[in-house]
Amino acid sequence: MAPKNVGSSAKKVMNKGTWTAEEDQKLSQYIEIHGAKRWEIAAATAGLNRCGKSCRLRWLNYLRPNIKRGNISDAEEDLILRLHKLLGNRWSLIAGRLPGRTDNEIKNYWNSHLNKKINRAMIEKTLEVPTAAVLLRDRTEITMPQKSGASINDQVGIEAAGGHVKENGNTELAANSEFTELGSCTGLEWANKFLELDDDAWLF
DNA sequence: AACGAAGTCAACCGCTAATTT
DNA sequence: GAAATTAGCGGTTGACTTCGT
Repeated sequence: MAPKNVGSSAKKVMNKGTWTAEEDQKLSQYIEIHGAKRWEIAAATAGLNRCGKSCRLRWLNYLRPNIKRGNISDAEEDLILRLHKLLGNRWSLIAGRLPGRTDNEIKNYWNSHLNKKINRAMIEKTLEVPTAAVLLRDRTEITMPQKSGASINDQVGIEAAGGHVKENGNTELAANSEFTELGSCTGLEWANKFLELDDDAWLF
């Protein structure tokens, strides 16, 4: 679908909506040369009639290298469930532990797949049917939504679990706990260690 | 085949945090 | 230190697709 133009005649009209292949190419070429920064300037210089925010999102979610799309594996799903239990709706932190996955994708996956799964499990529990779904519920209790951007609050849940937020946005599980060594791990390596600890640690 | 409902997901919006001037 | 700018985050929207009748 071609992007639609919006805005008043007095202001510069920006494209909105789905990106075209041509726009993708322009943005990719610009970033290849200048790097992924100064998005407003990038949008203007690359000849994109888009706002900087839109360019940033497009790059992060679709154009940057090593993006995985679709087919979230069982292991990844399990990890998302566990991380969500730990972190709540901290999609970027959760995504940081799933190589190639974006916060937007995980958020969408949660809202469309996992939320439903959990709700079903909750309903089954109220009917007192002891099934695997109930076990799933037990491992993925609903957490309170959290407001974005509150740096102090952001850290509370993590620090309560013995960790702190790193500069790069990843959650490092900290010293004085079983999680010390996990902070330096990435992706499935981290996940595997996390899952090993999970069963007999503090998540239940 | 036609239609509406439900599901999916890309993209936008509003906000705060971080950085720069 | 204050103001302006930029980056990043999570919630929400809306277009499109799939499913059920």
